[in-house]
Amino acid sequence: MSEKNPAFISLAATLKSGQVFHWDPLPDGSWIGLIGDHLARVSEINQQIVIEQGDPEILHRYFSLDHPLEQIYAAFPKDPLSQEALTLCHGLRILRQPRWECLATFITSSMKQVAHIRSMSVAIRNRIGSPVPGSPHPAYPSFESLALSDEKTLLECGLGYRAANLLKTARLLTEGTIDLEALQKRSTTELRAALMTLPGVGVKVANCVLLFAYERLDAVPIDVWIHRILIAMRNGREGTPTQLAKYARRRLGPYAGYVQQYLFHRARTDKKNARASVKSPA
DNA sequence: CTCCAGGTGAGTC
DNA sequence: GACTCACATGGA
Repeated sequence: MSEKNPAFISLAATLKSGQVFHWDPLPDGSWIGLIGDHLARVSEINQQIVIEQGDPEILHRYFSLDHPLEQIYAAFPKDPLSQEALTLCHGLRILRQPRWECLATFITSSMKQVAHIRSMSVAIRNRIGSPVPGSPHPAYPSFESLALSDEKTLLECGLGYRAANLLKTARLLTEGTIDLEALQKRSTTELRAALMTLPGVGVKVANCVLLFAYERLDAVPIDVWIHRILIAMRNGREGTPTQLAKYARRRLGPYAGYVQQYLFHRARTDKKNARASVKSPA
């Protein structure tokens, strides 16, 4: 269906799949957002991206138009659930996000719904971000400027107990304890371990950052949704975190992170997450 | 009102 | 390593 269009993409699936929280849909169907402080507006025709505003090179890289989706799809597991996710999320691409922004937003993600993560992020940007002409919201603050903020401000952005972690991490990065850019050269195992030394970064958040900001397409974040899906794939057989991580790597294949994202998006959107209550109706 | 959300970290075995 | 708990907030 896309032999002549290897760079096909679904902007909606890509931007609403819970990997990024910084894009706004416009009435004309296009999307406006920031990559760092670079303003961009994109739309889609025949599964092809149309750049209305922004640097083509930056956007090409950000939207990972070079990812071999056909090859990735060929490596998808053949079970009905994975194949259904593939059909429903066709064209979803894993982005190459700016490191700090990705790390920061996922530090705030713990025990929060996607909509909440977005509102916290928007609050932070409105409160201490740098305005960008033409952008609906200011750019996400750098770790240097966030480090100059305080816990009270972040609490007012709705972060709750996550405020202290985000602030501490921003200050550690400002002190140069960890260089997010230099880490790109390290192995996935070393990179994950380095990220996990930061406050608020456990194995799940680390895997999100590996997948969404470091091009580690085999990294599999296991949250409550993916956990449930993995258990279902094992026919209800529970397992320890280590066992499930190992199972996911083996079962989901070389592009396990991609498969994971399709399964996640499908689970959250398909059937509108029909929460079939066992209790009697009201 | 109750339940749940893209978890983490500390304590304990 | 695995298990248990507390941790803030807001939408359904």
